[in-house]
Amino acid sequence: MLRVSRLTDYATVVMTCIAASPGEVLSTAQIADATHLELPTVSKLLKTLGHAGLVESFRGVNGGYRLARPASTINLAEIVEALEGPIGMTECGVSEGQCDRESQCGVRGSWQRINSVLDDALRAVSLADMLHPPVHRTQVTVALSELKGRTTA
Amino acid sequence: MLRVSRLTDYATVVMTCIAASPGEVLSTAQIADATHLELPTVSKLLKTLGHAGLVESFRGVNGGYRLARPASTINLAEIVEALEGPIGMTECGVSEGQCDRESQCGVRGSWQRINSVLDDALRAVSLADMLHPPVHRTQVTVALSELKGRTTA
DNA sequence: TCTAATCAGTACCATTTTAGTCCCGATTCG
DNA sequence: CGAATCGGGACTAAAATGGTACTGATTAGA
Repeated sequence: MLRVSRLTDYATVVMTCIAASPGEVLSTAQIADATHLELPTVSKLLKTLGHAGLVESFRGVNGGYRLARPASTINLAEIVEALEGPIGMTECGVSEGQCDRESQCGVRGSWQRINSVLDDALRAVSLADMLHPPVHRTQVTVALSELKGRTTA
Repeated sequence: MLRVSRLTDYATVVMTCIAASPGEVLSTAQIADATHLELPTVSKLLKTLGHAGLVESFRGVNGGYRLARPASTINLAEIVEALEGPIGMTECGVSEGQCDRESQCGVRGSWQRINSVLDDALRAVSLADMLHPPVHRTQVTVALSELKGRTTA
């Protein structure tokens, strides 16, 4: 239904979790525990995020991961791209085998415009924003206030 | 890779094709021919689009389909929703079983903002726009500036 | 130097989703 | 009546997705 894959969704959660402890090195197990995701899944995600240069890894005892850059300089688009490759909502921007009518070119142009809006939107949200939601929306504010107590971890 | 399904992509092509002959009733075969898509596939798409009230069908000899409304009043969001259900990029807006930490609520809020921008963008593009691609990006820039307003707030 | 903790890489499997096809019934026109 | 055409659903094949397992490399510390 026009959505990112579940792994991408998880990746944003994992990244936000790491961002919540700036500078600290967290083990995969710690992150899996905190996010309630399966350990192998988290491990896989972190490898991918590592390849993309979004997190730094440390091997050996007391090893783990931390952000490669400050949270404010990492945005949603980078996370999505790390997991799913280049952002684009239709194939037709890439392969165009079946185009023959002028009408379809209009279609392609429109999708490209949509893609561009989406890309800008993803790029406009940083990890830091995800940690401190700058929102006025009702549902979100409710959810936030009900959890306010533990924020000082 | 963060994209709509191929069928949804096809649906926009089919709709644009129909919109190119306003008022005329086109048979599935004609549409399949014009769009270079397989006839059964087009048939399936048109059934779905019919359920969504986007096209009108006529049975019997010389039957076929035409738009249920003027092209300028049908937008991309409606076509996407007809094929894929409600627009939303993550599941977590709907089911929220695994939320326990404040960080994840920030994640959810951010995704909801992205969803909203995307939805606005899709809604801003009409079938008529797809037929006559407007070169200036007015609607889109509106959607964007709206997002920026929210994030910096 | 040995051991345990931890990440790295790869390959594999199960499930779900997606796409495409087909069939048969209903409707309409001539 | 019969041909053209849509309507609904079932079915299958293929692909993506998510999850798991296994083996190897690296490091800290006893």
